[in-house]
Amino acid sequence: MEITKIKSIELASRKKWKEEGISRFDKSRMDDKFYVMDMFSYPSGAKLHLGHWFNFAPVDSFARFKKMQGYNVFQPMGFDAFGLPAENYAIKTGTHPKDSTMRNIHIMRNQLIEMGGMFDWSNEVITCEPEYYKWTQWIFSLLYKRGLAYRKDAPVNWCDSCKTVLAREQVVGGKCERCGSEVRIKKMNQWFLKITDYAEELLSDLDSLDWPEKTKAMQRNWIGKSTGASIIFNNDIVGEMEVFTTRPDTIFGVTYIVIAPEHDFVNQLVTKDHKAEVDAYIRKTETTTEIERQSTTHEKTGVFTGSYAKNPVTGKMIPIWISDYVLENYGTGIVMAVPAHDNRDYAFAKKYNLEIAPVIDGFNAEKNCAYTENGNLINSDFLNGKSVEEAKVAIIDYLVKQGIGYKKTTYRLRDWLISRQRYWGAPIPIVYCDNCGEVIVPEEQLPVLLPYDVDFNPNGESPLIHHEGFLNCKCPCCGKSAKREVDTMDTFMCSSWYMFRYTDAHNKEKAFDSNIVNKMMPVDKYVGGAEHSCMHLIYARFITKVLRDAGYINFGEPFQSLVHQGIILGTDGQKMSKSKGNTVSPDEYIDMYGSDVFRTYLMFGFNYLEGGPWSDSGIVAIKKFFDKVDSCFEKYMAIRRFTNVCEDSEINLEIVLNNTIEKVTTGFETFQFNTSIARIMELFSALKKYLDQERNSYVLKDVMEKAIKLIAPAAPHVSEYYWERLGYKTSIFYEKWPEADKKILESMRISIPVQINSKNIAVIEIAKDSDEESVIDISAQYINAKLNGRKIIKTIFVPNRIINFIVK
RNA sequence: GCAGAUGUGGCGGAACUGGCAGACGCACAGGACUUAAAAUCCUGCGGUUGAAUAAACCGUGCCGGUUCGAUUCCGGCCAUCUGCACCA
Repeated sequence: MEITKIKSIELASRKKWKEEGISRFDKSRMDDKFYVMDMFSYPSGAKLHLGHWFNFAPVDSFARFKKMQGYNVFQPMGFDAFGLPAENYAIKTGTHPKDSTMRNIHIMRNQLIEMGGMFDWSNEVITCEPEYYKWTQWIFSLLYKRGLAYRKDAPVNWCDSCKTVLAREQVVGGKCERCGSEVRIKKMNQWFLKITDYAEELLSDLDSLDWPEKTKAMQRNWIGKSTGASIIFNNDIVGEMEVFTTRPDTIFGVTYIVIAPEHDFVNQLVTKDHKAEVDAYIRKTETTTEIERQSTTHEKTGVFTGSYAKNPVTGKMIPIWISDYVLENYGTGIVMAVPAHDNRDYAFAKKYNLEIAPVIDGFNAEKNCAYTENGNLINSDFLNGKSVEEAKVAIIDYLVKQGIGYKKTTYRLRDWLISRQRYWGAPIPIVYCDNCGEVIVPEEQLPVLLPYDVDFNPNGESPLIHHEGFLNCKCPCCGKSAKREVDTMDTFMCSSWYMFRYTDAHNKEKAFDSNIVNKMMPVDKYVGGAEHSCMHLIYARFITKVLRDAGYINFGEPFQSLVHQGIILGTDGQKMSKSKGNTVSPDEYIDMYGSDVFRTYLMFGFNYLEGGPWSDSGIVAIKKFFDKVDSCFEKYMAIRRFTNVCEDSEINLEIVLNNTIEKVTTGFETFQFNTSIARIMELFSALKKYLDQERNSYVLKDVMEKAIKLIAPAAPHVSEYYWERLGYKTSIFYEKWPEADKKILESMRISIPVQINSKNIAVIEIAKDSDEESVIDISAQYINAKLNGRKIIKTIFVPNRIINFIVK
């Protein structure tokens, strides 16, 4: 087919879909709803890139397949429109983030329509629009009212020369990406969300989800549950020092304590003679980036504070050190060191010549490493002779009785820092009043509008602080002059609840309608990149659980079923990026072949779940395939009369059809699109052969119509065109997806190998589901000739698979 | 360092629950049609030996194991990719 004809068919089909409203979700039919959703895209570039196509096009085919199966499909689309790149682009070019973002969205939306996406645009979500971020702010205030939002000092990456906070991705090798100067850690007062309150549930609910195991494993890892004990050590100056350990059984082997350099206690603990050394160490830690500090190749260093603490069970005074290998935000920021049985502690003790006291049988000083295996306790008073597990129970029991410790679980998961010292984000709806203090903006005053006329060039503070009209406001509580919070929210906040907004995207009264959400959600199929396994997919789960606890929804997981598409790499096997110059533009392929060919190729040429390096070598095959479909169709249309003949040719054609229906269906269900397309190709090869015989049975009519339906999800435009030419008035996507005729499938004959001692000696044709006896009968003639006096000692028969005779 | 994934022809990729490895394609080769080319159609196409459309052997990263039978399960390596980075 000529490209000009393809293009006009595309236009006509899309016009028809628009008129018939095939993408509209029917809210009166919730029983058979199917909510399918892609991770929405960030409009940083003006055009859809190959990754967008690979994500959206096959998923759209999946959605169309579901629609044809009779589901009431809801497939929304939107844009994650706030974020750093638009702001950086603005700083570089002077184009306002809103202007560039809205322009990009406009272009991308048109391209998504040209792709043929069956998206419900009436529920489009754009996160940077006030009608959306009003409710992002509402979510924040909900969290605030439930005690899940709080402020504390937290480190940021700071560039002195640019006078700005840097995102992790803007720090390259400890240097500022923009100016190359040294990045240092600075503490700022910032907003946090208490996701850690939900750590346990976020962990345990993973079991109920139909998600890739690998993703669940990553989340488990990220949440990082560990159980142990909290133990109180005492110091004369600061009093109680609480320590978390997973090995309370080794408490008799604790020979020193290590505290994080940024811990509040440090100042009080450090003695005069050690002050200079400690200060120098803290300063050094400040310039060390988090990445360096947590690297395994980073040498363990530390300094003595001059203070001592009392080991609560031995009563011995042990030195308190500080070291950057202890992190303030994990556990309590204080570690009890057991050098005999922990490798890090051992290395540290060796370096600084600290005492090593073995308490588990098995430690060998000559081996020059810690003993971390199990064993029986020694040198541990009442724990002596117990196993590690027994000792853990006994010591916790003892600590509780003495009031100096308790059983404790900690999580690696940290609270979610949402403050951004940026312009292009949703303002945090908080006001600071001299009278009332920190005040949440009430719902009726939302949204806190993000002003347009702002100088967003970096100058050391959040850009909004220089906008007088924004900064100064009236306190919602007492009405006196007050100042607004000038930080904006992390964009993950916008994307953590958009699946709710989609269901009712233009609701002016509420973020969403609980009645609707409870019926439409959870999302039945969520598709997006695996890179979001931890951040976005945990945040969205967290927000869902909060909404449930607040009574807005009656379920606790937003995405019941999740699929990750693979990544399409550059032809060099590297990740595509502008800097590497290995990007591939989909546009030229669309111009040359049209949307249907390109979509189908994306489904055919790759394993959808794995992706792989880009190659267009197979795209001509799809073009040829569609030409074959077209010639079959035209030949079919030329037939004037149909007959009732049903001979071998017709039976064979029906068998191929039904086999195809079954395979294509399971392929779609499991996102194995490549095999589905392969089977459809086989079907059309069989159709072509049949048509070449100049036969014209009514069987052909049935097969042709079903074949067109089978390619419809992958090639929606052209199938719609054929459907109309077949004389049907309404869209093919209102048609019922073909179902395989079980009787025909059962009547099939299949061939299986006959083996002697697992070696093939013949292939026989049998009826499907033949029993062992009849297969042995058929095989006999081949077997007997090859026995040569040997005896059959065992027969292995697997129905429809194999017959194997073990002979001796 | 830890965790997870992946490894199959020249290439993209198939293979249900342990049952004929290489479906479907690309590329390539030969042939038909053509004055010729393109397009199209037909045939072949993992490797070695072989005149062979005879036959045999080898073959799913490497080494071993379980099994009548292993791409699939188990153990140990190697390589690549991804994620996390001293988690007390």
